[in-house]
Amino acid sequence: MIEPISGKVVTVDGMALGKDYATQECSIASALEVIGERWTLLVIRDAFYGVRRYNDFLVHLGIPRAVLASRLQALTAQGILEKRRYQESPPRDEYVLTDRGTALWPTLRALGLWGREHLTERRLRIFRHAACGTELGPYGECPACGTVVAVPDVEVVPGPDLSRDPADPVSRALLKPKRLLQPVEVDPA
Amino acid sequence: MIEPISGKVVTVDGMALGKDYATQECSIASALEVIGERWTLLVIRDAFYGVRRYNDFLVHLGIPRAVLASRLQALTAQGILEKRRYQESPPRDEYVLTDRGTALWPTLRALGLWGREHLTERRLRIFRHAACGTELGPYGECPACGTVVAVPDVEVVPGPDLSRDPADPVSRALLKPKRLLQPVEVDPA
DNA sequence: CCAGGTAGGTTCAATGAACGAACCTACCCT
DNA sequence: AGGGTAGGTTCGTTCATTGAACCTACCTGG
Repeated sequence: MIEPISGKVVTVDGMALGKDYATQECSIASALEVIGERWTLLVIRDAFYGVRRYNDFLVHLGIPRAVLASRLQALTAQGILEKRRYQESPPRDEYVLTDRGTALWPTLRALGLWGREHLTERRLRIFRHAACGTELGPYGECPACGTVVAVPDVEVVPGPDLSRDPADPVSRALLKPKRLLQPVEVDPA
Repeated sequence: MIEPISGKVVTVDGMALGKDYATQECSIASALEVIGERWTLLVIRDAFYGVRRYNDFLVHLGIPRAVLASRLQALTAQGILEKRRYQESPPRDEYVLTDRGTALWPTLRALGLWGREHLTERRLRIFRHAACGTELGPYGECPACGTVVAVPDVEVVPGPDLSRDPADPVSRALLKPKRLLQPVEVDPA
């Protein structure tokens, strides 16, 4: 076995991550080292949908607490999420996508489209150009305007096959049409 | 907890897979249940690059044999790869992408582009429109022809930052420019 | 005919990651 | 004083991954 490049990622507390795709000279492998772990892409997807708080990720994903903490820390260390204090006393942080994280939108979009067309066949969420209301094309472009729509200008509305009364409050809050990245408002019911 | 669809995948020997993203009503989660496991997307990437044989995947990826066997079986069961007998006596099979698998190209392309622009900064492989030689744009379109290029018409050539004398014979064979999906020719050196 | 090699696996013990439950710490409200 | 909440950490159990060894046809050279 050859140790080719220093592809190891060192987190804050010195623990080495890196999933041993290091022998691959390939940007896909590099990407998967960073976002390829279990749960990671779902955390990022939720961040696009406006989820920002530890607890909201927790109830919406059904992820074990320890795993969530680990993923949030890793994504923050990678510069994909940013941890930002939104209140002192008690100290509370929220996690928001950085530019690097936001740049993952085409990937998520492509993945979701593949899943819809080849797996579920159901229309769960619809993405539209907020300016004109037109549904986006396969590459995130607006067929009416002819341009690729920037992430903050994408509006998400529930599709016809999405359940109307989900169990958890975060899913319920996500039923309201809103733009990507815009914080979700979870009522503490 | 709601059990939405029969999202469980049953393999040949009856073992239940499915990664428990089942609570998510989301096509991204569905997609990740199928291609989100460790190694899976790299196997698919190699299939796009023309790798077809068990042994070639093995040496190129450095993946444990048991894991490779498991992934190939799962991908075949999902209809993403197709197992095809290419010689009797001794019986030998090759694994090729189905239409469903080929449809993953935009996802892989987006992921690789993100990795290159936000992680490695190196140009390892370049994708061109075989008909006119123009390098593809971010969505796999040909800037010269103005159309999205079909997968079999994409030519892969090594970029300036790709190592010229890799250790394993499969990587060496992949140095030769060729189209996506076209079988790689590994010399048995 | 026999020895060695090859492709494509399976089996097994050891390790590492994920899971779920319980616990902890500030702080707030009444 | 008591209860609730957000955001964690700790811990024992279970599950997946790893690497090495082994197995089975079949083929080839001497």
